[in-house]
Amino acid sequence: MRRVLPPDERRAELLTASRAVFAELGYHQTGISDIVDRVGCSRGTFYNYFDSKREVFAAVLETMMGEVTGVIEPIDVTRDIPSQVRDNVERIVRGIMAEDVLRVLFSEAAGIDAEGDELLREFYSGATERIETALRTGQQLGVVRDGDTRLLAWCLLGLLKEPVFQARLYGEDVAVSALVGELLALISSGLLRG
Amino acid sequence: MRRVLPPDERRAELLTASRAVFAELGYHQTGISDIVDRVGCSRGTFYNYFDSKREVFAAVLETMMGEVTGVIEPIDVTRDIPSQVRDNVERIVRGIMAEDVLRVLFSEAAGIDAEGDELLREFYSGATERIETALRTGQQLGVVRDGDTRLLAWCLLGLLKEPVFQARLYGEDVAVSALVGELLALISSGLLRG
Amino acid sequence: MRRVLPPDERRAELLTASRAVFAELGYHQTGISDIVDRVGCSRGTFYNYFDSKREVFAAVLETMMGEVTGVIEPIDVTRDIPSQVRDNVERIVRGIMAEDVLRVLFSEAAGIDAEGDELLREFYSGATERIETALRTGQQLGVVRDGDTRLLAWCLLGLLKEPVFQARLYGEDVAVSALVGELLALISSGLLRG
Amino acid sequence: MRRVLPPDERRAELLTASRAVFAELGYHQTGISDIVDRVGCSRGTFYNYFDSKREVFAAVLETMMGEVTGVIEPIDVTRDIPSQVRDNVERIVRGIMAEDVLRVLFSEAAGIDAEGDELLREFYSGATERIETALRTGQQLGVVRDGDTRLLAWCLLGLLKEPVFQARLYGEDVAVSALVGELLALISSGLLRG
DNA sequence: AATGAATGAGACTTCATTCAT
DNA sequence: GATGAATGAAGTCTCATTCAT
Repeated sequence: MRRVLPPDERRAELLTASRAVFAELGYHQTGISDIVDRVGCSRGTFYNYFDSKREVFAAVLETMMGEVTGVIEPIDVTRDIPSQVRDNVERIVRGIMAEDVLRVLFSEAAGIDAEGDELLREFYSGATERIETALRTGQQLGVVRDGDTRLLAWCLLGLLKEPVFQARLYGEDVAVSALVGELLALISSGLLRG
Repeated sequence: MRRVLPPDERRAELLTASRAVFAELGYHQTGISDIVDRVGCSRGTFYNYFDSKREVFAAVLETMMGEVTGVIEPIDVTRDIPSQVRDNVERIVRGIMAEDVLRVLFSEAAGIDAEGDELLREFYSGATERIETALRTGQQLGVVRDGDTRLLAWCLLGLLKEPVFQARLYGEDVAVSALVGELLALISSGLLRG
Repeated sequence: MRRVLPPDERRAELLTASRAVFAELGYHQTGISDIVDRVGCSRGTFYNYFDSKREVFAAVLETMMGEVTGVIEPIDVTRDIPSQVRDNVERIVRGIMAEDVLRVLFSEAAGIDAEGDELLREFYSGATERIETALRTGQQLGVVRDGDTRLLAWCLLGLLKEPVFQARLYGEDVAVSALVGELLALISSGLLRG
Repeated sequence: MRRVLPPDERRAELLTASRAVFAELGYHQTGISDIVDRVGCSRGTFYNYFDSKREVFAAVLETMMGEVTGVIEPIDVTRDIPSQVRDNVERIVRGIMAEDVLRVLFSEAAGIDAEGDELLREFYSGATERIETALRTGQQLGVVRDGDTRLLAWCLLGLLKEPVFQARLYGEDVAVSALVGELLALISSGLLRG
């Protein structure tokens, strides 16, 4: 009944379970019970490793953040740039589509409470900055047209988030390659003809 | 102490207060108390007009939905199309920026509960269909390039939602005209140069 | 919309409606709304005629009490007594079976509140006394065997109430003549053979 | 302040307290507060053990049902039957008289709500069937006269319930032996003389 | 005499968190 | 380090009753 584990393993176990449960039920519908039941430990144990429900959610997001940004490869200016952009977009889309719990982040992480919003700000600040850096580099290389990089970064974020969000809402899967195609077309030449 | 009002006025009063409170605190942080305290009536009165917290949220969204879509003007093909598109985009952006509670819808309405998600689905189905219709018309007119209208509609939604969401997150205001400019540029010719 | 009635008529109308609704839904499930909706008047009007839900229930019971006891015919000792007993039993059974709201009285009137219990006590005191009087008369006539008339009165009450209660519980109707037969057999010679 | 108990004990404690409170106040007048105050634990603790007020009432009834039916001894046909019947009747009467909360069941359990009525139906179905079985056996042994066993079972139920109910109503105690005497006399030879 | 909007106490219930073991 | 019973604040919602009109 009592299962003693080295702290690191127990923590990892709880983190994994939390990620799965948050992904399945969403933040608000998830109870601590759902997490500890999945792990097979007690409520008390959970609180030995995390201070609160929000904290474990934060921890889940943090581990994810690393995984998502890890798939991005820096552009090598000596090689064909468009194909590298395409590859990056595809990797990112695949990455966030695969990460079910991101959908939760994208759709209901806001408004949990004041500290939760702070967490969210940090998350998005990081993401936005990365995108802005990439955009500025592109502008310097003459690949990206001029414009307010912050607004553009938000727009790009929206392009990536919304399909994920909508797909979750309807419980559908999205054809990644089709989506990547549309995104690239949008980025490269917009929506209008001619 | 007791303030008697015609039902329509009381309902409107409650609706307005609800909208304001939801906008300020978000859905989950809002309690019925916050709403009735603002109106200056009793809990019971609230429940004479709405069956539940979710229902009043739904009602708020419904009134908003009308206001937002109301600003869209149908395109007149005998006149200059790009400028009409620009005007519509600007009106929409202004509309949703002005509507604080939309930020709540955009950021935390998901995951309330099963019926709440159904409500959300209806909301987004409606919006997506409208956009798709517009896109298909544009395609027939030769103004919009080919592509999966559903995916494109989602992308457009994302372009509109994300800046609103981000602005709320940081408690900032966005320069509408700058944003409209970037959006139009994105739509008309993408992000990449040449 | 506004329907002005002489007080007596309005009161009678409310009383009739209350009786019907209590009979259908039971005391606890009945709301003032159910009563006034049936009458087609406002809540306020109801409270012009009755002080409370319990009071209208009391009034309903009172009118009923009269109707039920009214069917009992005094025994005429110069005529055949058993057949008069049979006739009375049959009339009583028919009377209480017909009076749907009696089932409510029999099954859930207790425990409403302190005053409600007082009301119930009065109701049953009256009934018990009537039965005891009849029993004592019977004993003096040598028709009824000796015994504690109070306990016997309760037993008779139980014999009358329980079938009504059970029938309501299962939503069934009872064959009155069969029931009367069994009751008379029980009264006249008990349950055991020989 | 915090009192930790093994679940079985806590549950038993809550059950005992519930039984006492229901017996004292009746179902409708009883609040969860009354129960937990008596136990000296928190509302939350109550809900760790029972899902609802109705459920704890059901649990109380269930434990009681067992106690009451447990006192009945099967008739041994090789021994004197009437005295065994007398003993059983006496044990049953004593059993239900001792069980204060049965008075609540007998007087106000109906009409709580749809599920409550279902519970009641099950309770009475069980009781009625037991009695019917006993009656049929008696008929086969030639001890009980012919008759509709269901109606007779209801009559017997009524004979047992009503004195209990009346005693509660007046806050009186009943002389059990006198009652048993009257019941047996009624059963064996009815109410009428000769 | 009639209306019906307003009231508010109090009911039941949930669940993140604590802490004695 | 682990347990899980206990907590209690906070939430939503009901409905008999009141009273301004």
